Amino acid sequence: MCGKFSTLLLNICIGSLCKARRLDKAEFVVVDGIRLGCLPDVVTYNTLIAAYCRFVDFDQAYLIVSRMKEAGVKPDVVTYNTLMAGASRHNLPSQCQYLFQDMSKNGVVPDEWSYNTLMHCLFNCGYPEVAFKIFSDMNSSSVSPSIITYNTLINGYFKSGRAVNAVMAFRRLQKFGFSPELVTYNTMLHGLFKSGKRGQARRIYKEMRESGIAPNAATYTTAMKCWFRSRNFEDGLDIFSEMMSRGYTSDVFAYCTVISALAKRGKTEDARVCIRQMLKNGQGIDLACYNALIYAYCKEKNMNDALLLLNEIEEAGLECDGYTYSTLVDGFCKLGDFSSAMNQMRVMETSGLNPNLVAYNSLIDGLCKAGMVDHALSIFKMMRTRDSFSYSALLHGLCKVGRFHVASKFLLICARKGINVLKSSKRAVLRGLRCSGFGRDAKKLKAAMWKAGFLHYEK
DNA sequence: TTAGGGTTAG
Repeated sequence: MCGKFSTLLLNICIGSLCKARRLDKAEFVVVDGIRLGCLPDVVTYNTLIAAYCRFVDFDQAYLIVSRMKEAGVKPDVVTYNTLMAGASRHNLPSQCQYLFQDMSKNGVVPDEWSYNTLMHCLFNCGYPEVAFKIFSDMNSSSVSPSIITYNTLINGYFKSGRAVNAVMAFRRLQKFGFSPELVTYNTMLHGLFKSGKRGQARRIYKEMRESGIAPNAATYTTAMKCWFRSRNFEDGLDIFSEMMSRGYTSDVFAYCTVISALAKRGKTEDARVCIRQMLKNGQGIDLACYNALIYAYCKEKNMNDALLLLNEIEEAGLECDGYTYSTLVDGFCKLGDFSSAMNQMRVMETSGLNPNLVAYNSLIDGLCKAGMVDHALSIFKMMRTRDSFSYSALLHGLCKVGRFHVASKFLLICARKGINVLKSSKRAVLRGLRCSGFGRDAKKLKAAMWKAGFLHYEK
């Protein structure tokens, strides 16, 4: 008869196989175990569910749950948390919420992980209000929040555009009995940087260093990006050197950030040196790195080499994505080669990717700059979503050909929808109306923009 | 369960 010891061994074996992604083999071991009288327990099933969620398919994970129930093994809190993490990873907020409710219905009490996972999923999928509600439910439950809960909350504040609340939560951590840890600082650094608060981000980085917490690869990469964007290129490279000297020598994210920064400064040869260094280190080059290099070639108007990289991507067994094609579309648009740009849009479609907002925006910008405003307008009308880039590019194009009244209509749409556009676009429309003898219309437009609070939207 | 990379306007 199979005892607890044998089940423990079975679980260790299943754990290693799942970790190595050998799920078929793991399933065979389970079957063999059953044949020998060693019945899988809740840990065995939870391990399999986690592996199916992570490496295969969410539906397959549910099949394991059915098998588990048929075998008379009751799902526990870990089963639910694992499924919720899977739902979160697959961006399925309703599924995640359903699992959370279902667990209570089945007499399983949610723990801190359950609350954290649900909050994270809801924030990530764009439901901050529901996520806040979960946080408040957690506080009124018997489950205590942890530093991970607060890290998730701070990240959620940033993701939902509430940087001020994120900073407040960070500053109040000690009041709640916690001290910021590495992930807290990394979340703050990244959140502040993404919210455009680069000065505050740099201060947080300094504060972290002074607190004695050692940065990791994520800290260095975010800090570098922040420094590069703040036009402190040399300081950004110093951070990269420090990162290398601290032994983070094979981090593909960091290399990718540096390659992109070099490319933006037109240092294509240095970007190539980086790639060579990566190959020398035995590092795999992933699609993001290739995309950064394609961008470097496009930037120096070397479309031939950019296109040649597509073959390399294929040879490396990778598949081009939206970044690859939109970078190429932009490269061709900047050269005024709209036929090749459109060709890349078609390739994108035949590859099963919908031409994205960036590709369309590049097309609009390129067409406007080439004076083909009507063509740009027809593309603009076709677009399902438009953002600040789309409107700014179009406004500039319309102003360039003197169509200030049409531009003024689009500007009012932006004001009404709260879509911010470049300061220069707003100025171009107002100045254009005034200079072409429509001073009264300019005044009316300015008044309407003030009324909509649109003139305060300066970045 | 929480944190990092790659594309577009001026």
